[in-house]
This record gives sequence, C-alpha cells and structure tokens, in this order.
Amino acid sequence: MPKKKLPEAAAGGSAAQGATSYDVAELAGVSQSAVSRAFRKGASIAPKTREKIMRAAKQLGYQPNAFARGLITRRTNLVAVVISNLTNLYYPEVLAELTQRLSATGHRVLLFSLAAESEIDEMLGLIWPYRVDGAIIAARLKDEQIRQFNDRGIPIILYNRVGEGEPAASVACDSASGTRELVRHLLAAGHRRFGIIAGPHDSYVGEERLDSARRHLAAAGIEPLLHRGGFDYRSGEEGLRALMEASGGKLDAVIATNDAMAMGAIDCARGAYDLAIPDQLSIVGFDGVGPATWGGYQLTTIRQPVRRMAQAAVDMLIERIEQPGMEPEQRLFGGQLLPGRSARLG
Amino acid sequence: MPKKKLPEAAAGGSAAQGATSYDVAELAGVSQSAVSRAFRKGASIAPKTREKIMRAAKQLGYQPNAFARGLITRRTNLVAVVISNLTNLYYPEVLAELTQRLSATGHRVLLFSLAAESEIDEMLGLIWPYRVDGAIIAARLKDEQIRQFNDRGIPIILYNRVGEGEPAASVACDSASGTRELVRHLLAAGHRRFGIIAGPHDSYVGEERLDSARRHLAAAGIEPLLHRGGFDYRSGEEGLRALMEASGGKLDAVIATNDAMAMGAIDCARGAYDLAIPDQLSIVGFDGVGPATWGGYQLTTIRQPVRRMAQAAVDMLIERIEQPGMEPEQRLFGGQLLPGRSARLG
DNA sequence: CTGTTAGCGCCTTCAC
DNA sequence: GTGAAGGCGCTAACAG
Repeated sequence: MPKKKLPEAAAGGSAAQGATSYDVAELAGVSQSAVSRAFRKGASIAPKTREKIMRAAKQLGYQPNAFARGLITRRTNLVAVVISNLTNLYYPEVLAELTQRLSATGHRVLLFSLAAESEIDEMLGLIWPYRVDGAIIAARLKDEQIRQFNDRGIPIILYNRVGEGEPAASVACDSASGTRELVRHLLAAGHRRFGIIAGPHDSYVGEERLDSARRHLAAAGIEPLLHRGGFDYRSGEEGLRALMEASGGKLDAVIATNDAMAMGAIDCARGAYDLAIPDQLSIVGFDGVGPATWGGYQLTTIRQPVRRMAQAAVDMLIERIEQPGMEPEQRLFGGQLLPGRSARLG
Repeated sequence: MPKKKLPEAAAGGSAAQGATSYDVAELAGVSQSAVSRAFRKGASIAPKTREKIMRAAKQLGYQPNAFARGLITRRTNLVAVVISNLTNLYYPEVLAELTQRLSATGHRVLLFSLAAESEIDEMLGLIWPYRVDGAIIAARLKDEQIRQFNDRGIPIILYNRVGEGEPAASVACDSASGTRELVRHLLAAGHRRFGIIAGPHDSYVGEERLDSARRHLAAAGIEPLLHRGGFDYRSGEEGLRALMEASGGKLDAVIATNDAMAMGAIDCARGAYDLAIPDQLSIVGFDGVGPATWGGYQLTTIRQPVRRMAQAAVDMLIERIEQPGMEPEQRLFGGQLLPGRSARLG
C-alpha cells in the first residue's frame, strides 16, 4: 500500500501535482505493478483489469512519469535535433518534417539551435544529462565531437554534412552533381563570364557546391569571379554588387550557392542595375526553398528532396536506436532541377 | 560502496553507457553525496574536494542524469514549445528567439509541431509524461485544454493568442490597432474600393485583423470584398484573382491579413494582371517577416516586435515557474508600420 | 495473469 | 564540510 499520504483533496478534485501509479492502484483496487503493465504495450494483463485501471487513471488524470520510466528502461524517447541556423528558410522545412516523423514514431524532439558554431561544445554539455536516444544534427561537428556521441553509444545522423574522419551516418543532397548539372546547362546556353556567390568557409555543403562549380568551369577553361557571403538574402545583394564591380559589369551568369542569396542577387540585379533576368544575366541558386518558386523569382535551382531526406534521417536513426552498432551508412539524394525562369539553360 | 559491479572496461577506456555518481565518488575517494553536491550550484563543498571530484568526473565523462535528478527535484528544466505551423515564415523567427532565450536561462526546449489543430489533444498526451516546467504555445487551445495545464499546475504562455474563458497568460501583437493604422493610411490616400484576403476562421490573430479592418472600413462607409485563404503564398495569388474577378477589376487596395498572402497577391497582380504596385493597386500585409523587406516586395506592413515578444514570453514563463500562482497577465505589443513601397499611404 | 521485491541515479534530510 | 540512509515513480525479474 502507498506509504505517502499527503493531505490531498478527497474525491477526484484537483489533480494537483500529478497522481502516481500507487494512487491509481489504490483507486482501482489492484497492485502498483498492474498499473505499470496496463500502460506498457506488450505487457500481459487481463482486459478487464486493464479497463478498470484505465478508468481510475483517467479519473485521477494519471500519466506515467517519463522520468521514472526512463531511469529504468534507459530509453528516454528523446531525440536531440540540432540546427545551426533556424532563420535560414531551408531549415524550417526540414525541422517540420523531422518533428512530424519523429512524433509519429513515438519520439520527442529536444531542440537545440545555435547562434554560432562555436557554441557546439557548450550545447553538447546540455544534451548529455538528458540521455537522448539519438540525435539528428544539421551543424558542423568536429571529429572529436562526433566521437563523444560514438563513445556514449548515442547514434547520430548528420544532415547535409558528413563525418570527416570519425565515422558517422549521414543523409545529404548531392551538391556536387546538382551543381554540375546547373553549370553544364549554363555552359550549354553559351554563358562564359561567371560569378559565384558562396557562403562562409565553415559550411560543408556550401564548400562542396563551390568546389564543384569551380571544377566544372575550370574544365571548360573558365575562371569565375568569387564573392563570399553569409547565405542570407543581403549577402546575395552585396555579392551581386561586388561581382558587377569586379567584372566591370561584364557578367553572363551568377551561381549562388543557395537560394536566399540567389534571390538577393536577382532583386539587386533588377533594382540596382536594371538588368532583365534572365535575358541579360542568368542567376541560379540551390535548395528549392518555398519562395524560390514564387512568381517574382521563379528561380532556376536544384530542389533538395527534403521530405525524403528527413524521412531517411529518421528511419536511419531509429534503426540505429533499436539495433545498436550498425555501420555508418551514408545516403546521398539527388536533387531535382527546377528550370524556373531566372537563367537561360542549354 | 557501489553495489552494481558490471564487468566493465578496467581503466578509463570506453565510457560506454554513462558513468554514475558512484563511479565518480569511488574514483575520487569521496562519498556519492559529495559528488552530488559538487554538481549542484548552491551546495556547500570544499573547493579542494570539488576540484578532485570534477577531475574524476571529467575522466569518466560523467554528467548528472537529468532523469534521476528531475525525479527528485520535480524540476525537469524542460519547456514545451508548441507551434502549429512551422512552415509559416513567421514562426521560424519566433522559434529561433525562443530557443535562444530559453537555453540562456537553463531550459531545454521540447518541440511539438502540429499538422492540424485537431492534433492538440493527442499532443497534450505526449507532453504530460515529461513533466515539463512550463509551456509556450502558439496554437489555438480550447478552454478545456488550457484548464488541463492549470489543473496540473503547469504555467503556460499563449503566443499571439488569448484564452477565451479560462485565464491564461499571453503575449501578443496588437493586431487590431496595427490594422487600424494601415486602414487609416489607406483611406487617407484616397482608396475606396477594398478587398481583403483573410486566413482561415480558426486563427485568432487572423480574425482579429479581419474584424478590425472591416470595422474601420465600415466606419468610412465602405464594405470590402472578402476572400479567405490559408495564410500561405498561394492563397494570396488565388485571393487576388478572386477579388479581381468579384470586383470586375475595380479595386484600389487589398488588405492581406499576413505577409505571405500579401506577397502572393503582389506577384499575381504584377504577373497576371500587369498592374503596377502601388500605382494601380495598393497591397498591405501584416507581420513584417524577412522576405517582406526584400527588394522585390518592399511590402507595406506592420512589423511585429518578435524579439521583444519572445523575450517577454520567456520572462513571463520563468517568473511563473519560479513563483507559481501569479495572475494571468496579458502583454500586448504594438507593431511598427513599415511603409515599404507596396501601398500608397496618406 | 497478478502481486512482491529490488533497484534505476540522484537529491535530501540528518548526524557527525 | 562530509557521509549514511531513505525515497522520487516506475520497471523488471520473480514467485504464486
């Protein structure tokens, strides 16, 4: 029988601070462990007792305490989702998909967002106490940081990143071949004078896109102008301005390494230089975010299959939670060319 | 001394499944409770022992188990954040602010996003087991649902919503007066034939904006045309089309109840009807999301003070966590008119 | 199928 | 300032 008997409201009054399984057991006239079983899925319990218990539970507003449960089962049903840059236009889509998928499989999302990549170590210190079952990470982890997850036996999935030395499972969109496709079409349409608006050095996919663009342009004997920005709209405006200046206004095509910058470049080209897009200048992006398809932009870009990628990330993570020690698979998704109307393609 | 002695790696090899405070105590040559004190802030412990313990802890990769701690202290440091519509352009900003603020005050964010408002009850069932310290909710709660939080003694802050019957603390942007300001300027500029593109009925702020617009137009003897959409860009396009049709093309101004729809309307007006904005048609929005200020739109709108609102929500929540039983204050923030270039204002 | 008995890892009195 | 017990709410073997 229950040892604690705080002076509580008599009948089914205020649930106050949360009833325990003992309270429910008492009310239902069964043992505490019966209550426990009633709330676990594969547990053997007679339908009648179960029903009795559920009724009592509802009356008391009882819900099993996840903390007590997690302490024993060593399963918290918590998944950490780490996103560096929530205001990026691209990530909200990802986050929405991830939380939906994770909820659907009985997991809760513990969200971490970073103001700067340097905060990662600090953030890891906030994660460990919660004994998350796994993590999905869209931020640049160092090998050392990946190893900390590995050492603790916490499976992780890197999103649009790959582990450099330390093994890590990952899903990503194939930036290299997406960019190649854009470059090829631009070359085929006769563009020769290129500018590139790239992101900061510390972005994995950003550098991949930049490298790919330069490599394939070099293969055609072309050396593009380069400007670096911060992946946001304003960077696109600044980038276009810088490129126009550096080229003396002689530019055929601009490759931005994401959509936000491409849209900034388009608006700047139209607004500040009165250029017709794509007739006088072709501009391409990457990601296929929502606004890219808006009438004002109709951006020529590569659309990442966000839903499938998120689905894959969740599936892979759950596999690894249920079945520890799986090999660090890397899944690479192809992007889809959205022709749009911001570039002339050949 | 520790009773469990699993056959583990001998030295400081693999931290495996997480060291406990007993492991640390043993290694540091102190009692378990000393370790506990070393990791709690206001606890009395000698600097030297503390240091010894911290060294041992680091060696073992020890971090206190939040589940065990929460079980005793009844404080989980978890805050539920519920957002109905993550892909809304507006909410990512909010979410980013909220997570930053909450992290800064030692709280973890448990994120829930809804595909439909009907999922709320289901979601509440997922929240209770985690004994969150509080919740910030940007979704339409019914009184009954608010009461469940109140009954459990879990403080909540409604974001851009207010409780209808059941008392609830809230922060919101003053939609009514923001809309009034827009309408007044539009009237002053001589607009007479109005169309409104509104959101679905179940949006609190949406209806508030709609009501306010209609009321102030009515005061000027004007009855606007109305089209309802879903708060997204496409709805704005459709809305404009519908209004043009219903008015036979005779329209002076369109009031969209959020920015996304306003931007859709602008693009549609330009693209499908070849109208010059704002010369031939004024279009206004509400929210002041990022893209609204982009060169292609330069939307005339009301900017919500998102940062201050998020800050306020977090502050109010924390107050109520530390000091239960505070009265349900409602904080209303004024929006700022962004004149932009999508409407002629008087 | 049900009740009993140990803990999960930590915080919290309480003596010392 | 430190260590020794007890218990937070629940699950996981066990008997019956």
